[in-house]
Amino acid sequence: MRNAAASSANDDSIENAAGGTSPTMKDVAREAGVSLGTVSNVLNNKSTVLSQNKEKVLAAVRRLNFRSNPVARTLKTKSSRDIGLIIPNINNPFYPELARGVEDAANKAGYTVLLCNDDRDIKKERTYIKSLVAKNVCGIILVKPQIPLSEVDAIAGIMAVVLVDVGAPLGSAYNVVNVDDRGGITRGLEYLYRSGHTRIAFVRGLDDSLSSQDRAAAYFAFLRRKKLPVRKEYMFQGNYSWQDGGEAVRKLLALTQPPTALMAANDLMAIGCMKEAQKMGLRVPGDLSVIGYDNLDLTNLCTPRLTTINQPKYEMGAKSVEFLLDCLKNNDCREGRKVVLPTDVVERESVAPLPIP
Amino acid sequence: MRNAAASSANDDSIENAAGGTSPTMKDVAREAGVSLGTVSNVLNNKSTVLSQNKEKVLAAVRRLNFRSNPVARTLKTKSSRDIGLIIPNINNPFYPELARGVEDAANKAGYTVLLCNDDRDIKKERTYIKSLVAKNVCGIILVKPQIPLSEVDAIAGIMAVVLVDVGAPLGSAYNVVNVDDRGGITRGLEYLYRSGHTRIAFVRGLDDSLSSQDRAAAYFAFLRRKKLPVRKEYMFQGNYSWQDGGEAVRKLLALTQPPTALMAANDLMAIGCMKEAQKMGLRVPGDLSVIGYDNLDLTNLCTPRLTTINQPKYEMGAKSVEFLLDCLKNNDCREGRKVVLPTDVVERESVAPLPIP
DNA sequence: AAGACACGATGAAACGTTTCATTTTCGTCG
DNA sequence: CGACGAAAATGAAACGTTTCATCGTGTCTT
Repeated sequence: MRNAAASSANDDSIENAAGGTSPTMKDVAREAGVSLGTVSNVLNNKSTVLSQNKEKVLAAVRRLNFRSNPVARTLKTKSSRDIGLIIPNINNPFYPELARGVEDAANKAGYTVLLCNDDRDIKKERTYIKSLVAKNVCGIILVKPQIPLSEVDAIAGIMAVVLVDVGAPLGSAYNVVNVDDRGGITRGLEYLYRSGHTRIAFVRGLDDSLSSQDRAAAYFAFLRRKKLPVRKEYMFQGNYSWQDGGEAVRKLLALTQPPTALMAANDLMAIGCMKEAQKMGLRVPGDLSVIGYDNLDLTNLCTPRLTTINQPKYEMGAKSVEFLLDCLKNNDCREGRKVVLPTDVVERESVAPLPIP
Repeated sequence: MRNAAASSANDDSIENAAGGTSPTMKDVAREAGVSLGTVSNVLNNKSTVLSQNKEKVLAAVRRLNFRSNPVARTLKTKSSRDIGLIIPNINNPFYPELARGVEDAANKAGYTVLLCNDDRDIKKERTYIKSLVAKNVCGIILVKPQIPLSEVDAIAGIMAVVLVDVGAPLGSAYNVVNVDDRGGITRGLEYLYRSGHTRIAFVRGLDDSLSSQDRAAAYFAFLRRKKLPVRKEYMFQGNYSWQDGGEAVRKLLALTQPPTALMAANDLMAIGCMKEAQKMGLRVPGDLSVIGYDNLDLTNLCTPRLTTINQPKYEMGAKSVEFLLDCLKNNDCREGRKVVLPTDVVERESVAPLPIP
């Protein structure tokens, strides 16, 4: 049988199992021979407490193995140490790494992450937000938000909000973590161009977000800059699935003047393109160069390994938490922290120089 | 400008933005002209309240747009509507789908998920558990637990716990969701055998979990059953990464009698095997058949598409929540709910019949 | 008609913190 | 030596629920 002394000596084990109820600050106060308020002051590092009393309290805390009750603190202060993370879908291979960035940063600072998948459904998003607000989370990280800015304003009025991966630059009052999307697309196209390609197709994504439109715009801007002909048949719209990549390639290769290279708006479609081209008997990159976007882990696993544009997914998550905690510390959630994280080409095996004809 | 009526009529928008403080049950009681206790009874569906009063309360709730404060309820009842999910790493492509299964089931029942990655680090796991207990979560789903059963017992003494993907069958007091690992390995090997292969290698994982040992045991049992020679050089141990799959193939193909087929303990290593074999000039599956384990999404994206053993990842998550909520409803967390979910072969393109020599 | 009884409503107490208006203590100065 | 003020400690109130012992009302019995 474990006695109290042995039990309280082991700092690691899970205490107060069956039966025993946890000690409260009141117990600590009695044990230390001071008042409740003093215990609170010690635990929250208020300077107004005599070092001799501080010792007594800390000793009592250790002796009783006291752990402060976060629920009670939240009820009183109206702010928990939880962070709400709303993402489209953890099952989309883009998001686990971002989520991990959030988790690591949050955990290091003593915060916990509430995970919410909204499936890009505005109704689901609203429901989650209301629930998070009711739970008194200390802030919300909203990735690819669906709700209008007016509603973001409403939330920002009562708690810290960080927007992540919103397409457009936003007004100065919002905290936002963005990625240099336009630059990423441009660098990818430049990379193909430098390899000698001029007939470059672009497999864009759905028209459902500003960043998608931005990527398409970057493609046209690139063509104009290079004085390349704009052929609308070189632009294909897919739904971000690898199946749609396959369809794109079927259409593109049926043209009388098919492209010699293509860029896709995400890795999944790029891989679909490669697989379909290979199925049609073409060599990648020999007959068709392909460049993706996102730099998912699986780009190392397809054949050939996919050259792609890296998005700093982990850093996006970590930076969001940094902004959030900064809001809380300085108590100004409207200062409008902003960052645009860089993107860059990851050279692998799916792009080859255009052979001189 | 929005007036109060319009505002409270819109059930969807995010209310009580800046300034305004949320109404409490006391406000509802006053508005409805009943006592606080009656409001509580109505909100919790206690039968002892007159339907006429119930109406009055519900009307007041609507009028004030009252939302109950979960933090206060948790403080009083010592049980939140949050579920702690502890997994090794959301970045491992196995877990997002499981996590999604948890989230969907939890969300449907009105619960929220706290996401914790323990990196299979027992210290991190303990810290998370203590934090979740302190937060008064209503239960913990522990995937691939590192802590010993004695500690699981300690937690189970104070709250609902469901263990997921523990290798061995456990005593009757634990709630556990398992997968038919042994059967999956066996079915995969049988599949290769039926295709004519007898020289079958097995790329196992680390010795760090019971399920890993179980998979290796299933391989040997299979050989014995088929009266195939047991060659220890046909068993390679990797760390679940695709790089280790590559190394396995290099070793295996250097043997004087190389295998004609291999099974890997996860998809990542299987794909590494395929890629390395291809790099060495072999055709997959023509010269080497490969079968994986897990059925990750990316098995559709490699070339050839990987034949593999499906694990019902989403269902594992969903089932865990089902068990957890059942524990809460019946208030018996020690009844020992158990399930072993089925595994099955997913035929794709990486296995070919052995040509008659 | 009076007592017993069932059914609902009531509101104070409790959950474990933080906060803040008071009180106590103690050193300093006139 | 007494008074003053700063520093520190105190403990009641509050946060928003749930719970439960108590009370009021109306019905039924005899």
